[in-house]
Amino acid sequence: MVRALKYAILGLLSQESCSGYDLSMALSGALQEFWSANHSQIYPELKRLSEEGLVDYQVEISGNVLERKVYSLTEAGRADFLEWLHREEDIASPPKDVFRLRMFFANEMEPERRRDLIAHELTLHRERLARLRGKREQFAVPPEPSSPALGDYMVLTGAVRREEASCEWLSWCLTVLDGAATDTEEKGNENV
Amino acid sequence: MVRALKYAILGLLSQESCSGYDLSMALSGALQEFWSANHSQIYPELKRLSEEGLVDYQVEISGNVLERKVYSLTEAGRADFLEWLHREEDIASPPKDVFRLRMFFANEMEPERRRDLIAHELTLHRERLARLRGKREQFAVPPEPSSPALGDYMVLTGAVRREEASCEWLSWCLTVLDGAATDTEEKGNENV
DNA sequence: CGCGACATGTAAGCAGTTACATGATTAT
DNA sequence: ATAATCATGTAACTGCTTACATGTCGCG
Repeated sequence: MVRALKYAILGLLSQESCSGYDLSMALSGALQEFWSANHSQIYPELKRLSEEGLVDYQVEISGNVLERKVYSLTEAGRADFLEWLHREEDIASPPKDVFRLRMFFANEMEPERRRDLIAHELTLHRERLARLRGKREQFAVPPEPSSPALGDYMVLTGAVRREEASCEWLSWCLTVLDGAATDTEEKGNENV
Repeated sequence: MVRALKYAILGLLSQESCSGYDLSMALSGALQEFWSANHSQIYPELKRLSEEGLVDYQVEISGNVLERKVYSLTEAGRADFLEWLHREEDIASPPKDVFRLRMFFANEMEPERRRDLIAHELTLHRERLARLRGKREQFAVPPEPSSPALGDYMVLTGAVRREEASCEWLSWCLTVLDGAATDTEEKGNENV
């Protein structure tokens, strides 16, 4: 994956200097819709980036003794990030998806169980979609193309679209399996 | 990922006994839209499955000396596969996506370059979509829910939906960045 | 005083990619 | 002949997850 985490970290630091803990929160919070990482991956990566001279840090004390390393981009780090950001990369291979792998073998499932599994998956994706739509509604108006909120807004919209597509597909699966084989080009949006 | 490759292999073998090479072709061919694996991962996994008693094989000779190990499911293998197939699993975390990670930092890109990168990505996804639609059109009519073609048809439809959503999102990104901030609930399907 | 959030790290192991390594068969 | 495809394996490395390990701070 050619060190994607490295650039996720550099990118976040380019917006604001922060600690490993803060990065960990970001990568299991807002960004989590398209990139995630645990602290056990972040701390070693920060150490490495520091050794590579792409970031540096100063130790702050919260309270009396609790140490907090606040990382910031070096010039080299910012240059490296911007080079990556503007690079043209090949299209990624389609994402792996265990649920779809199982659906590939759908004909070997017991019909009732199959229906339940799909219905359950649909419920979970609808919940995720509702949560994403809620977050998206917090943007009253699209941000300026130069504002840091732009990326947030764009990827959030992408995540909503992705979940809509999942929900549509799962709804369609249910109708196909009910024998009511409907036109595949149906609108289907009432299911979302 | 709790040994997804194991079940991909068991599932394929439940449809038809075949060699590691055949599995390798399947996992870099038809199934590739939602699961993939290289031969360097498949051969060791087959060895392990054999040791676990979930598959067995017989050596066939193609031509004069070329050996070909044809694997088939054992009873234990079939039972293990069916148990997995009917298991209710948690929803997967959202798939990682490097392009979207980059778009999260879109405000730091040079506007023209940004436009080019998105337009290029859109072209690639449109190509993938066209290829998937072509494959899907080979199904004149939806397969019977008990036929082995069912899974194929279902996941192919899901892949089409996924790519449509990607194309719609990328088109939308272009219009947003052009300053012509349009309603986010627009149909947008003329872009796909 | 206890709980949840803040804060930082390491270790073991699994999954997956790229590269190394070899050789036979078939079609042009 | 030679290139593409068939066929099977191993080694080294990267990325990621789960678990181990420790301790502070602020609030109720």
